[in-house]
Amino acid sequence: MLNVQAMPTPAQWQPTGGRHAIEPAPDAHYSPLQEIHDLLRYDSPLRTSGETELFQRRRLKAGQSALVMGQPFDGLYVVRLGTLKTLITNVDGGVHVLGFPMKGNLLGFDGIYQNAYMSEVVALTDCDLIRIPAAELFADRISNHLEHMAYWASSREITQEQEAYSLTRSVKSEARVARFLHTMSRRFEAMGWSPSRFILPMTRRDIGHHLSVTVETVSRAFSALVQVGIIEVEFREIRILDRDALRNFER
Amino acid sequence: MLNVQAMPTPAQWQPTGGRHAIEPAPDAHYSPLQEIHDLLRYDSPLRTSGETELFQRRRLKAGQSALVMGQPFDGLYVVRLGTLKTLITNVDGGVHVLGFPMKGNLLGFDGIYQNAYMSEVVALTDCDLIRIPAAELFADRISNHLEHMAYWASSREITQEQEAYSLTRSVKSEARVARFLHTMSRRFEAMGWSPSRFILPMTRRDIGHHLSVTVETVSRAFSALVQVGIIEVEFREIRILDRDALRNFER
DNA sequence: CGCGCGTTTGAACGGGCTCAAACCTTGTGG
DNA sequence: CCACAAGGTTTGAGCCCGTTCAAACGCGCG
Repeated sequence: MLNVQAMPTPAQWQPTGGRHAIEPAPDAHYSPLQEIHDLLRYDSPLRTSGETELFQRRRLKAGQSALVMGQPFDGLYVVRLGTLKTLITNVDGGVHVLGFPMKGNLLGFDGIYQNAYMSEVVALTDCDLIRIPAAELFADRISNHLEHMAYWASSREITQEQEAYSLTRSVKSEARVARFLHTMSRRFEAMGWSPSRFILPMTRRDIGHHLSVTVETVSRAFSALVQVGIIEVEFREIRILDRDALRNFER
Repeated sequence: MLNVQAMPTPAQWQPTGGRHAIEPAPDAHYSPLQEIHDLLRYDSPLRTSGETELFQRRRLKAGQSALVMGQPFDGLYVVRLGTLKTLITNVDGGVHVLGFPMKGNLLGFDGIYQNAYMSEVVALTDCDLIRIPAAELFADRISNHLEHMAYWASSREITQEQEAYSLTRSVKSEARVARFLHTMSRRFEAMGWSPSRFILPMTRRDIGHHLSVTVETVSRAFSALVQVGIIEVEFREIRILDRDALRNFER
């Protein structure tokens, strides 16, 4: 899956949550609710103590589906580790990739309406999810805190999706690819990893389906950005040489 | 605003909520919460009695902004009457129209994250909105019912927005326009109006910004659909002659 | 090893954009 | 009430960018 030749193991500069995910040492006072709170980066204090056993973990291997369209709604999921893709399929078979959820992203909020998930979510790497059960979500037990938090996180996801949407509007395809790379760089940085050197977890085809262009166009855009010296590309591995130039390329 | 020649007034077949909106006679037991419930078509019984005065109405004239990007979050809005457009503006000035909210649609749920609205909403016709104050939304007074309802409606809005998004992916621009018209037809029908004869509240430019094409392309697509006898167009007025053909045109 | 899939690059076509002009509607102010 | 301005709509002509079709190569997996 990785393109490792004579370089240090990627885990040193990018803990992608690939096949060698490390299990954190269980804490004596471990609270799943607290972890959800932290993962979502919810910015209000948490009052309740941990209610273990309510929040199941869910492991996925690369390629497995986390959610299937039409599947009955059974709760929301927070990404703990790994990268996934969210996609919807047209009536005519055309697919569109809505986004690439990573650590801290919320999945499944489109399933509340009609009690069934409306999009498909597939793991790109090995993944680890935490489930927020529907029963807990809408129960008053935790004094609404959980629902508030989920609502807040949903709003964030929508906001970012809308931004990504407007990203599609950019006239030139190279600008879209540049903006996509810049977004990925910022997301990796936000997770504490290197913003200038990372391995894309998704294929060129996925990127194309996300930006509404073909595989070839994505590949050509990468080559063009390499040509002008803004980035270096070696299959899935991206090195950003000039971040400002990358941002300026977006418009 | 309308193109009335020797035909019956459009109000007979399309109460668009234009400049002559009719005020419903106030009921002795009128409940704003009940009306929000009905407008959103929330499918669970309402237990609480009406708490008047909490839900302010908001009138807008055509062209006025309902929400401005960056404006502090002060609650959600339910459309009671009229049509609006939701749009986001790119860094490079390019605009994208996310959708056209009408009766029963929910506005402002992207403002919960960061306590500020992240998109702009502009009235296309005279509009009438009901405000769900932030304080009420997150208070336990109405036993969570309101927050549940808002969450549910948000999920619906997102779902439909995603569908509209994938709509953009359709290869041919004529297919996108055909699908757009079919969607409008269904929405008018859902509101009890004529699905085969209506007046578009938005400009060709707005449609273009929604479908990611230029004004000229929208106009040409309309002409092409007229040419094959699927629709009739007279400026803003649309008559659908062959609905099946319109749907088949989408793919 | 061989197959499938992902990636890259080339060549040619075509659909949507750009630029331009004409016509129509709507709103404003004299 | 009319004239004018501003903006919406339609149609045409030419060009460019992204798609389509094709081929070659590398990698990972069975």
